[in-house]
Amino acid sequence: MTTTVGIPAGWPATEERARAVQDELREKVVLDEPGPPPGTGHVTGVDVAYDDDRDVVAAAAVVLDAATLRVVAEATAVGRVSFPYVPGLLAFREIPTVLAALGALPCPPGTVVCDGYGLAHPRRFGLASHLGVLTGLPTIGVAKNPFTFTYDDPDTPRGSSSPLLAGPDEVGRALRTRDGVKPVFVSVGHRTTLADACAHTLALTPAHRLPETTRRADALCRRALREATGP
DNA sequence: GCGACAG
DNA sequence: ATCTTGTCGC
Repeated sequence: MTTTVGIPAGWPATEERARAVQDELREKVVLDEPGPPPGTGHVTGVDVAYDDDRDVVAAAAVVLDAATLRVVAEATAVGRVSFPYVPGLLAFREIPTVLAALGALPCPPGTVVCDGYGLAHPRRFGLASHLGVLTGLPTIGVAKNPFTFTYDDPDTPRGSSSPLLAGPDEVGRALRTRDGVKPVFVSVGHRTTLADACAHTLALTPAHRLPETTRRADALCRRALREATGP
């Protein structure tokens, strides 16, 4: 079942307002709380696909059993695009539809894995942090690109990592999930530690560079977009 | 001022 | 994110 959502009342309409919201909500992030142990309970991937021409966005949430990586539940939602893509303001584009998809799940999501950043953000409040504060759930961010941050290439073996740096600050880790393949960029969202975020990411990447959660969610939200949009 | 820039 | 064919490799 796919639920339909509109743009939330009071949703920021300007970049200035959106940045102010981030500065306000940032204080509610909980860092360094030991989250659910990696490899146990539920892990949920969320992702979003767009058709900007038709002003349509589709989100998916896929719940996996953390031990077996089998799909336990899934849900989708479609809506109108709520914000343009602006680096640093991605959350305002993705969150309304993602919240609807999460809300449509028949079971608790456990830790939520986001496609993007958490703490590693110009104002230290990326998508994963934002989603965590709004839902109260433990969240982590796993991104495919280093954004504006710097890092040294991790050693070749899977599991190797190096600091992801914003100047002198470590805001995440560049984590190798497959031998010799470009690393992913992991950062803390809400109610987890960086060590746990990396452990979750490794547990979710037995065969591919990207976590099974985001692979499943990516495939599902694309399908939901097709079905909502047609040919 | 110019370029870079999660998805 | 999205536009897009074939191709190399497990």
